[in-house]
Amino acid sequence: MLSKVYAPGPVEAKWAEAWQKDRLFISEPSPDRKPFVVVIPPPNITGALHIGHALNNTLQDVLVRYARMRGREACWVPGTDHGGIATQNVLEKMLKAEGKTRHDLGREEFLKRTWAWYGECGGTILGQLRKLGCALDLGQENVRFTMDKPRAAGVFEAFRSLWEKSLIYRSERMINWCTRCGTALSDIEVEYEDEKSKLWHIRYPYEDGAGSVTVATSRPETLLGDTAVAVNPEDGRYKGLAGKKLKLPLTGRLIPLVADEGVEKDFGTGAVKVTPAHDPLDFEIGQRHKLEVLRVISYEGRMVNCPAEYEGLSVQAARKAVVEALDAAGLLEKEEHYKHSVSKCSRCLSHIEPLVSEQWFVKMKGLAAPAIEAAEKEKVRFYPSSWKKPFTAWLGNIQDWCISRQIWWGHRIPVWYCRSCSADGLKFDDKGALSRVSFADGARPIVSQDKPSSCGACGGHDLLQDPDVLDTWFSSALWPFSVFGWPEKTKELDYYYPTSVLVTCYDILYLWVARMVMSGLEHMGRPPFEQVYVHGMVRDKHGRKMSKSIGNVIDPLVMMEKYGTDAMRFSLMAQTMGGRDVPFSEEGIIGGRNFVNKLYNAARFIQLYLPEKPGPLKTEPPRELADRWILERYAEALRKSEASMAEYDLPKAQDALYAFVWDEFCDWYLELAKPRLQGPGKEKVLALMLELFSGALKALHPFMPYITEELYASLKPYLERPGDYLLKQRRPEISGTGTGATAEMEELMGMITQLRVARAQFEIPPGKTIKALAASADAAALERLRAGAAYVKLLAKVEELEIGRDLPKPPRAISALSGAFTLYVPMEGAVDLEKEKARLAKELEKARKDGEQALSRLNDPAFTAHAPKAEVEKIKARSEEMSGKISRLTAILEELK
RNA sequence: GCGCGGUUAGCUCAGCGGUAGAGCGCCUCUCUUACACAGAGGAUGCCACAGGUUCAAAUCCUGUACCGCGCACCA
Repeated sequence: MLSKVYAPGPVEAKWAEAWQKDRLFISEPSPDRKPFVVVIPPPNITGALHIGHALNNTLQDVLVRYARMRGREACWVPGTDHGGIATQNVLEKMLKAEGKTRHDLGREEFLKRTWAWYGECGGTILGQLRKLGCALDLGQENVRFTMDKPRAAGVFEAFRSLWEKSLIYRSERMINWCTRCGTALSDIEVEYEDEKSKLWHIRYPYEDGAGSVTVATSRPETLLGDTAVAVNPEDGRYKGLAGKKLKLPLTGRLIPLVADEGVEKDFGTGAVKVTPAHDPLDFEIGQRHKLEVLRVISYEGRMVNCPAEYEGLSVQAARKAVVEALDAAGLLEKEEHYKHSVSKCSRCLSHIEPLVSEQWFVKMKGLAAPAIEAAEKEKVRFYPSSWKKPFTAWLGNIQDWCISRQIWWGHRIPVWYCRSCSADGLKFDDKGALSRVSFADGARPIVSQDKPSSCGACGGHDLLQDPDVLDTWFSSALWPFSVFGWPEKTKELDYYYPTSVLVTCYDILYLWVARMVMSGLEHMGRPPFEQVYVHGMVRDKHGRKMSKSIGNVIDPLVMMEKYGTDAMRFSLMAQTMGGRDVPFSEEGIIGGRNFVNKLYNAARFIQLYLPEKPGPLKTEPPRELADRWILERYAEALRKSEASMAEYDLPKAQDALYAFVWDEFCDWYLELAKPRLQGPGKEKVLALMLELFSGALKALHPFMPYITEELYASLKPYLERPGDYLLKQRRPEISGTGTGATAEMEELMGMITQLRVARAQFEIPPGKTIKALAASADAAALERLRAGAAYVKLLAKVEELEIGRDLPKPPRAISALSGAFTLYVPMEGAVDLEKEKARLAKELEKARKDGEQALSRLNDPAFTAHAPKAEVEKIKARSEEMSGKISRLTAILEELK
């Protein structure tokens, strides 16, 4: 006999290995079958997978397994992402522990280390996906990486093609600079956070001594880089003053007062200091008025190009020093408390400095337009659909994408400069390496993946590659087609593209999904997927983000170890409600574990009765009510489950099967089958039981692959059509609905429940059998009860059930109503009359209330005139039922007096 | 400021026009030969608030409040 409690560990290991060994997850282009294709959102190689990955991949696995079991050529493409800045940060942290920086190693050595890390971490991630049960072909040749050779070829082709269409350009513009990461970022990689600060009002005196203009600022230190003060041209306070010169405090530099419509009259003092090098709005104003762009904050976040006392100070220190100096000079008019949002690096949370810098950009407006159209025309459809609007709105607002990063780990920008042609713009670090590029107007660098042999213009050979790398999302954006070998015209690309559905958390909808849609349309001419399944973020059970500092992080690996993978997957699914965040806790997994154990024990129960000699049991048409009933419930569960899958409502699809297995199959059918398994019809009952249970295992397999495979394998020798691995089988057919067995069975179930309630209330020990009488004036109901009496006897522990039209209430009996029946349970000792009366009175009261309500509705002519006929009939029936109940209860109560 | 979600049992959430549901937790009884990771029974809800539409509203509409999340602004 097997253990009472299921032990997932060894079972999971066994099947994970078997599935991989038998290459169960491979897919090949099969033109005769419709493909179902999913590309994995490639996890960054930054460490172990977290619970969000577990959710994301479980959802995909369910969809992929489900599709496969419905005969689709399902292909789920595995891979990992090099993760640019994120991964470089991990490596730099490791170096820091050794007391080193990446510059100590040098670029080449640093990259070597990072590749080694990829080997290690990539393997760990794949192992975790495998453990999670993912139906991914993890054969070495099949796993893609955003920086492997074929993907690098794709990146180059995308760059080249955009460059040739002039959609990629290099220019000096305002960008977000993370002083900690030491690189430019795109707008979307910046987060905003409210911060309490101050608004300083500072006087800027006129050159001619005629008073001063007061500006309000939250960043006084940037004053050192001011090249103007701006006011609104419509502002009466400054009428006619534009063009006058002001003396910039602390430096004495003369700057103009300009009139610009970008200035709000009503904000602050109506006058704004203009620092074109360090503020996006000021940059625009500067462009309009051809102001000098004076950089006073360096890439390291320190003050430069300013009076000696501030030179080299951090931004924070400079702020303090500037405010103090202004105060001392009597130029500080006032300080106000002020709340404003500051920009932070989404990766390291350091402050972002907006600054002007020369970078590579992709022109986005033209790329976004077709993507917006695709979403609007539902060529790309969102689940839940509420994501469509934010998606198109974001694309509609899109700015050019800064794609160059001043880091080392990533796809090097495939651009080369000729030292003799463009020497002016090239800057070198102290080791002689090209550190910054700034090329003159009209200079055309060479775009090439490998080092070109010579310069096309001058024939020179002294060629240097751009030092920067591409934003990691540049390669991710190509993922749905680069994984199939693009730009090569492979048969995989031809067969699998476009993919079917993309499953992702909403946090990378713009960062990644939008860019994939744009590049799919641009490079392939078609959107990369038909559907986008958007799920939420996994949070703790109170909705808080999981974080190390709160200590509420749930490690999926630990949970899988502790409760089993199926249990974790099940619970994760059960909590995932349409696109919103997923509350999750360890207690939640226990529910899943319990269900896995329930399945295991149901199988154990069936096995108890299986003949010793294995061999298929022949199924036969169902013979009695319970059989017809359970078949109907089974069909209904499968139907519901499939309908929910079609709407991508995975938790509901899972729940329909869960409820069937637990509440119907186990709680009722198995219980009813117990005596039948002792008698002569045993084999036939077993055969049906096996058919339904193995069918339920098939239907549940996408959700909980391990336990279902394990149990199915153990029952296989007894099945008529055993089949292979579950994944290679078809889902069970739906049949046997509409026999009316459900209503008939429910009548009996109701009676059983009534008897159980009576037993519980009058404390009849569960083991003790009772006598019962069931009286009814309804001849058909009596007939039905006679047919089903055995069920009542069995499940309500009734040893003698008397059924008849006019059965008198025995003395010392308790009474109950069930549908058309009045039930009496004779008691051995005295009946607690008060308790009985109270109980019946309560019932009576409820029946009266319901009856009155029904009657008043029926008496309302508006209701009978407007409501659908079926509804009126329903209320009529209820009213009749209640009046019957009332008279029966009244009679019983009368007798008790 | 604009937008999107939410507000239902102690907790986490379903339900989205016809008499309020699940899981977990709680209470009572039971270790009955599948399962105590279980079974049987039970308690618990002005379905945020205010209006409206409708024969009928938790469900549709409008507004309010509160909570969350985006986006924009932020001198």
